[in-house]
Amino acid sequence: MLTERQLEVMLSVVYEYIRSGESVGSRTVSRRYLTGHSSATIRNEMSDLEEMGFLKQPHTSSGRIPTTLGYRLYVDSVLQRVDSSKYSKEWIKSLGEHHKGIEGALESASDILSRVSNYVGVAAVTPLDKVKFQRVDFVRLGERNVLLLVVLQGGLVHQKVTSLPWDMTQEYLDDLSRRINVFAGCEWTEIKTSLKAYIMEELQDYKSACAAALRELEGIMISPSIKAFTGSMSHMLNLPDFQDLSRIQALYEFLEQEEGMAELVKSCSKEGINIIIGEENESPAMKRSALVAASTVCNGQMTMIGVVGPERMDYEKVITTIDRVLRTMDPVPEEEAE
Amino acid sequence: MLTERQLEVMLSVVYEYIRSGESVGSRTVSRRYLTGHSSATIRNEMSDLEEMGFLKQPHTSSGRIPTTLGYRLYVDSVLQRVDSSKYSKEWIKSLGEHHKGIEGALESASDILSRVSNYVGVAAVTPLDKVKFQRVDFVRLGERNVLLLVVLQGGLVHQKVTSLPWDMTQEYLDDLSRRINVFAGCEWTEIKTSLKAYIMEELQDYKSACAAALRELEGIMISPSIKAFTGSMSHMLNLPDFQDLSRIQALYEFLEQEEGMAELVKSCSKEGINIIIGEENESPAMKRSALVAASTVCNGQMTMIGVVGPERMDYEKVITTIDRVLRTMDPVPEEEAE
DNA sequence: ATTAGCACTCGTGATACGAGAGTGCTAACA
DNA sequence: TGTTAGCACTCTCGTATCACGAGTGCTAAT
Repeated sequence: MLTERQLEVMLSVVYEYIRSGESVGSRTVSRRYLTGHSSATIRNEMSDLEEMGFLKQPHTSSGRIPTTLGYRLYVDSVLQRVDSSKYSKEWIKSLGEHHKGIEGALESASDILSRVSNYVGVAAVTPLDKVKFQRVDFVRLGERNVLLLVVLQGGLVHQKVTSLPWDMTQEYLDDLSRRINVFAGCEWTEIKTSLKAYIMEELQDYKSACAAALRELEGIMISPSIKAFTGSMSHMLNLPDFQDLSRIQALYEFLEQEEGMAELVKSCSKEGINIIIGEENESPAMKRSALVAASTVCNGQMTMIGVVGPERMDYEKVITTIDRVLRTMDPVPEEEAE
Repeated sequence: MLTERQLEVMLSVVYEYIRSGESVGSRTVSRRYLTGHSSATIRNEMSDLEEMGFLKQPHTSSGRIPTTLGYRLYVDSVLQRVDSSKYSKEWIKSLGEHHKGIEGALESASDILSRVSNYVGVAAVTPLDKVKFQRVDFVRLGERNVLLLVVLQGGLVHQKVTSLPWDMTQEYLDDLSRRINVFAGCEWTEIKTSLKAYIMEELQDYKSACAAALRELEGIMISPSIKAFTGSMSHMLNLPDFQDLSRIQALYEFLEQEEGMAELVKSCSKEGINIIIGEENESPAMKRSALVAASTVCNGQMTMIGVVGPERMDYEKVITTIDRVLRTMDPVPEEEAE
């Protein structure tokens, strides 16, 4: 569909535009990239590429900039060169063993990615359908108030405070959690009914209180919410791409709410490196931005680490950065010498 | 020091500037606020007030705007009218009983404050010197990896993953935590040595593993870190005060890092409503912004909920908003009907 | 098929200019 | 002595104008 030379022109334009941030003209391309051809030749090619939808002009008689389709072409060619999906998969799994726990790991990953990329680092973990629970703990906070701690398989911690119909002692709560923890590692849906029956039979004293506690537990197990982390966003204010405030505002608003992050996670359809550019995004707020993210499924949870930036992002650098961050995330530290 | 009329002029100028966002001239004041006096009179007063440091001119022959000192005057007069510190104190204490736990409560508080004030809602809790622990739980995640859950008094949960020198079974870990939890409600420093001796004596089997676990626990108890929450920041991009990007960028950067939030908490020196304006702030990033925050000490922890915005903030509205948010934070929900 | 040449377009930055808002000062006034 | 009217002066802001430069599209020559 595209001639060899057209492809060369395309890649040159995208590369140069990412580098400089200014629309690139035929003369620039002919001088710096395809030195064997005159600017007029390039001009003709660019005109064709525009008609095909790979390039566009901000205004008549200015250079060309890539369309989403143009970026896609470029990104695919970069991905072919530096396919790091296999590494990413390995390393993202080790997040669960990070010394700050999976949440701490994701938080610091998003933070680091923000810092070194100068875009916005993001990270999230979201349980899939069949999540298994690892442990439950009830902590009596005060009269009838109980803190419910649930550890999902993989180390993700959920917490909730609830009020029970009776004031139960900590000893009794311990007894209750011990009985539930016998089923550690099971899917909730599998053990739900038998667990209920078992608990109800054994602990008749506080039947309704136990029932309430189980209801709360079920609430967490059935729809455990996404945990999302966003790194520093302030760096992006420097970028020339976001000179006009309304654009960056829409993007910020999107990233600041949980639904936005959930959508980003959802858009990572395959394991390894995912790249979603501009118009390819569903949400209007992302239509002029791009996401580069590594994702994997592990322990019944989908984990994602990535970067959100302008369409005109330094994709190559971001991809290698993500890979490097994943590699250098400290797993759990070995026992230090005393 | 200030005559009655000078005070009236001051309050009028600040009020009008907060309302309109534009520097206010003598004519405006004489027409809308001190109708009994001509603009020339006001002009003279304003000139004096400028000399005294309450007002300044952005440029010659433009209206006046308040200095930090001027805002201080205004804010103190507002605080005198609507002193809500007593309510705030009551209500901030009930945060611990919020159905999402104290962390969830703070997060949603900062979120709501952002939304209704259109500035940036902030919230944080930081343990003071003598924090007491409520409960400890060790969860075996995998071979030698253990998730350490610590609940501080008041319901604040800290978590950490660590690797122990031996692979201990969950039963053994349960035994260990049970022995520690006997001391629930005590200050760490008080029980530290006796606890160590007691554990070491009782559990000789895995001495060094237990010692490692206790070390980790100590790490959390001795310097438990601040937990800070920042609401949506995107609204502020609309404000005319932040048209120039570098200013808002510095502010964002400040709020995005934990040290920044820690400094805000530290600057809340008294219980109830604290207001720190512009130059009164220590950090350069806040020199042209202001903080309005309600804070209280409870359970050996300092809790703060507030709003960060431009110096030209609608202080009156923000104060009442914070008060209202604190009142309407749902405490733990009562048992619902089955 | 490629390239040189040329007329045309459009954004950008500099400059100028007038309108408007506000001040400071002086002189008149109660 | 405190207050007010009047007036000249200052500074910002928006608009219009103009020249420049970069880039395109088209045509004709190679």
